[in-house]
Formats: sequence, structure tokens, C-alpha cells
Amino acid sequence: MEKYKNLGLKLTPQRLAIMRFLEGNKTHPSAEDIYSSVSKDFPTMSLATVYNTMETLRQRGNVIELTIDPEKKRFDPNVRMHHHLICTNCRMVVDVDIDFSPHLTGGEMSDFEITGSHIEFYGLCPDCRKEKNPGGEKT
Amino acid sequence: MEKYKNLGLKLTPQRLAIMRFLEGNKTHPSAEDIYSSVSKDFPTMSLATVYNTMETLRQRGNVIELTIDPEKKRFDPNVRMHHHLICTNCRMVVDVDIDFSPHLTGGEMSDFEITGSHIEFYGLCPDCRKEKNPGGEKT
DNA sequence: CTGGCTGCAAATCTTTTGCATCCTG
DNA sequence: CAGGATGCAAAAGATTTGCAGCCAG
Repeated sequence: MEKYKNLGLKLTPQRLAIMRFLEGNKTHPSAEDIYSSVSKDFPTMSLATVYNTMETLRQRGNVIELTIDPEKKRFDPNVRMHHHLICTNCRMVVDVDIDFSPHLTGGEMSDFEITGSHIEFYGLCPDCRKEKNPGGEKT
Repeated sequence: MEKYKNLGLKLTPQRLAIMRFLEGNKTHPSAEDIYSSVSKDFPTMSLATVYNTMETLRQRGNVIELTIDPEKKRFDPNVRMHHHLICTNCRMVVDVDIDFSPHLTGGEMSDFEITGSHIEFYGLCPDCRKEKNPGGEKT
């Protein structure tokens, strides 16, 4: 938790619990995921606090807000530049650590000031392949 | 509109209006965008009909549902493989027609059956650059 | 004619907000 | 002690759904 001490943010038990849950977490949880997990240890935890804390952490650059799920926001404590592989069947998300430095030239693109990029790979995860469940619509 | 005739879907005036609006549309509109535009000509148009129609068109592969906006779904009538450049300030979205065929090997990734990919480029569009409005939070 | 489509309103789900109380620094 | 954080509930948006009436095929 040391890493959070000099960020100028008030360290409440709730925040520590959320940070502990996120530490090294590779599941790309939604606010609801975080809430249901953390509230086991903190029955008084409120979903609003999760949203508040995640927004605070996002502003401080401690988490990234992912838009990979049309139903809800997901969060990623891995703030290093990386990409994602998403199972279109069960919505599991895996980090992809390839390096990709695009060159965009031509037309409207050249007038943009490009600040970043993110690749979404889609596919079927091992478990869903076994299920032989093609035509993978969401849910 | 010929292109929609043999799809086995009932061609109502509302659907035709939506399809006409989408034809060649590069603005990546949300359901609300479609609704407010189309309802000018069809005052009886309902937002629910827009959602219904878009879901139908999506299932038929006539539009793609984009998850590039955390606030709402957006739709893209361009179903060819392409990518997007998104202004982090005004949320304008531009098509990017580069070809990118990734090779994912190693670890969990190699066990996936990869079916597609999509790159999101982030940046500031020409107009927002002029505004000299960095620190581009949404809205 | 008939089944699918529309439009309205209510319901659902996610996320945000107001506010009184609490607690870290 | 003060100001930010919490937690509850209500509000705000986006999207979905139920259902009676309508209309394209």
C-alpha cells in the first residue's frame, strides 16, 4: 500500500480494501464486481463509494477505465501501455503486451494530434472453445 | 434501398428513414443521434423503434455496434474491417482504413481462437487542437 | 389477413448526485 | 478540528420490455 501514501489522498479502510482488491488484479472488474468482492470484508461498503474511489483513482492515473464492454465500464489497474483480448462468449479479458506503434498518415488523420491507441482482439477463450458454443452473442 | 430488399425484413417507413440516415453516414451516431435526426421527418418515430431497428440491423450484419464511448453505444454502417480515431475532447470519430493483421503468440493468447480485432486511436481533432483545450476530459 | 413492427410508458440497469454523518490527517 | 469521504436513497441516463393497435407482405 506504500505506493498510495504520497498521492495526497485520504486512506480510508474502504479505499485500502478496494486498492488491495485491485492490486495485481487481472480480471478487469466492473464497479459491481469490485463492490461485491470488497463488501464481503466491508459490509458497510457502498456502491457509490466504489464509483467515487474508482473515479479518484482514474484521475490520478492509478487505473484505466475500459470501454470494452457495452454493458458496463470495467477497470484495469495495469496502467502500462497494453492491449486486450476479449472472449466474445464469456467476456473474459486477457492482457496483451505486444508493442504497437502505429503511423497514421493521410486525410483527416494527419491533422489529429494522436496521443495513444488501444487494440481490442476478439476471440473465443479456451473454456468457451471447449463448450463448442459458436455464434457467440453476448451473455 | 435495394440492398435491403432481400434481407427478409419488413420495410416500414421508419426503417427506411433510419437506413437512409445511416447510408454512407460517417458520424458514428448513437441511438439518440439517429432518433433526433430521423424524427424530424417522422414525428411519430419512437426511440424504442430506433433501438429495435438497430438491433435487427446489427444481427443481420448491416451495422456494427461500437463500444468506443463509455456513455452510450454508437453505430457504424461501415461493416468493412476498419479502425477508429477518436477525439478525446469532443468525441468525434473518424474511420481509419489501415490494415493490421496481428500475430498473437504466447501464454494464454495462443489458446484463444482469434476472430477479429479493432484499434482505437486517441487524439485531438483539428478543431479541438485549435481550441487549445488540453487535459481533454470527456464532455 | 397475419405476424411482425410501432409507439407509448413503465421497468431495468448503470452511474451520478445530494446530503447528513463520519473519520483521516 | 476541518475538509474530504462514506453511505443511503433518490435522480439521471441509456436501454429494454410489455402490450395494444397498425400495416407491409
